[in-house]
Amino acid sequence: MADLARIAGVSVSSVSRALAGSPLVARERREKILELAREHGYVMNAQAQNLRLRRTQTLSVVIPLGHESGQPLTDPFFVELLGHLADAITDRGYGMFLLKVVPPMGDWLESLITSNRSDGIVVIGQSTEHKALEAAAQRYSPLVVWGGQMPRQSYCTVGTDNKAGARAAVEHLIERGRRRIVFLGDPAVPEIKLRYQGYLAALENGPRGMAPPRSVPAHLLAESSYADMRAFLDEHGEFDAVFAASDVIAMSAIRALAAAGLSVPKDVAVVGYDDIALAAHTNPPLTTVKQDLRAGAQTIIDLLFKRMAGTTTDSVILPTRLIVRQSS
Amino acid sequence: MADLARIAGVSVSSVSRALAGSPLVARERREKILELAREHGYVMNAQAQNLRLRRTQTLSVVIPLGHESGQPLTDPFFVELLGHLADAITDRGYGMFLLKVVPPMGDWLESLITSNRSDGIVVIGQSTEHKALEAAAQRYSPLVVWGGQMPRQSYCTVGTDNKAGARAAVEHLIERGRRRIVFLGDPAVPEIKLRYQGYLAALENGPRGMAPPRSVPAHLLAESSYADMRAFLDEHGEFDAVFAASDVIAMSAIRALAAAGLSVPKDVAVVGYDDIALAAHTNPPLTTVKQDLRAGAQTIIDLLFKRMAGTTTDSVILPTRLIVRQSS
DNA sequence: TTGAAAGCGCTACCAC
DNA sequence: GTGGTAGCGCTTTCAA
Repeated sequence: MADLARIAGVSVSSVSRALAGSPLVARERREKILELAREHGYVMNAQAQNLRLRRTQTLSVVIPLGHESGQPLTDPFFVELLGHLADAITDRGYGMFLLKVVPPMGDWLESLITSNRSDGIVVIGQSTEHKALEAAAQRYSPLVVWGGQMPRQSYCTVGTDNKAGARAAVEHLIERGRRRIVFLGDPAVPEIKLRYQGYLAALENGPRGMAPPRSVPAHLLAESSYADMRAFLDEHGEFDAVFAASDVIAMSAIRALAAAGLSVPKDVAVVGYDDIALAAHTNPPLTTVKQDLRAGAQTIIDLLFKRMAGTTTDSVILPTRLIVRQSS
Repeated sequence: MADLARIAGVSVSSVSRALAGSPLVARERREKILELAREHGYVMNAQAQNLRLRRTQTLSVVIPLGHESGQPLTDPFFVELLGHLADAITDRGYGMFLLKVVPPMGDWLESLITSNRSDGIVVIGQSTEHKALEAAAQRYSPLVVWGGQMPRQSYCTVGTDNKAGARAAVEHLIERGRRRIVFLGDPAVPEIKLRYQGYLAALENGPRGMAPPRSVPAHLLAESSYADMRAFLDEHGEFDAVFAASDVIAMSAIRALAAAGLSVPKDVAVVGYDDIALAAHTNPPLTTVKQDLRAGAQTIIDLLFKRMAGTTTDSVILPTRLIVRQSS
């Protein structure tokens, strides 16, 4: 920039102002400077600019994997959300700082906040970190988490209506004549817990003759949920439908059922949750509860920007939609 | 830091040195400063430090999506690689700056380089951007791309042996008695092109009675590859095996076959490529060519650091392994 | 309108 | 060993 000033024969102040589009610098001069900058391929050092402006122009996106012992980011659902977040963030001219945190979970949130690497933080999924989030939210405002809304939580969440979505899915199964419906998922994760509640609500309001609720605490990982399902099949054969807490779990269930010689949906109907891209392309195509991740990501980033500007925001619950395919 | 110096009653220079663990400052004094820093919850402003040190301590990871018209990051394969990259990068104390670039592709690489946001760049998949990479590599060294090795390319790639992997997969099909094998994939993408060559090589060296090569230019997207497959099925019924250029394509193929009343593997055997986490959990479980992404990510980052240090590095081709499951 | 100069928070050179 | 001081590349008073 000093070079540019020398070339243009003006002060650095003027160059800085011109580049910022300030009306303080004469039109003619500004255009000349802009022209020169382009010509010489000058691009601003964002780092220095940000230091001076006391900002980073970067948002952190953290994925806590406390509920999964496996290392890799396995759930396509998270990935899709990630992609949309990347879009929403870059659309605003910000950078995205991606961070994965796996057990043993230390004070990851605290250190991320104090490290000052970003102007705001979005956490994807509460995982097992409800307390950490609760603590951090007390003194750090620009934080939005994707997940289920917990009673009396003090941090801001965006998520779909897990309970209603789950309920609709189970009601659909009941409507199709299913009476012995099993829930697959681990309620230790807040979102899953809410889906379980929706499942219970649907059963309670179902017709007479409904079998009592039964659940298998399947993990979100494909491998383990398959094993969980197989074990369940061996022990209790009596059910005609499965509501899985995620599409990945549902897909594992379908496979476990097939391995046990059961046909989907004839013997057992299966419904998932998420509507990941692959859901339409499994065999058979999966009935599932769609979450609009594009809207979700947009909402997260909108709220985060509001919070960065000092506004306080309430949590948002987005609607879901049941997508009926051949698995039910 | 100035505050800390005042509190400790020393100069900022000493604080800086103490925090950096410099042996220039007396042991006792250093420990006192460290103690004070901890006590007061002081954390360094990485931004200022990096500005001074003329570095960013950040690596860019770019995913060009030129070959996919759809917006979201659909392929679980990329995501898994992403997760491993995030590990490898954070292990080195660097940050990961994630960038998705979609059509229309401008001079994304050029502007990323000149923007000075990172100390090095990794590009995931060549997509349709071979020329852009070629051009950038001329004058920007800390660049490593995951993908297929092209003849006479001047940029550094890391990838698996696509040709050998594909060949092994097709030879496996031949061994299983299949003679009319179709290739599914779009050779416009370098990696896929190499897999196609492996397919051809296997056919050429196959026993007499092999049907001539046939291919469907299926896209990497699940939706379109399903449509591509359906269209193909309608037109030419005569084949007994499919080698798909990716697991996602293979899964779509399985579904298309099922929809056409064909059984996998009885009527048609299917083999994929990648061994994504879901591959073991499809119905039926997918035979596929495994790429070790953990090793891949490690290698990418190793090479990138070497290049950042000024070393020139050759491209690396990693071995693959055929995983035989029930789909073949 | 313009330019000089004072920092943003840190490191490293210099002299003591 | 230690402490001044001059920047890293930019923005923004403040005076002219």
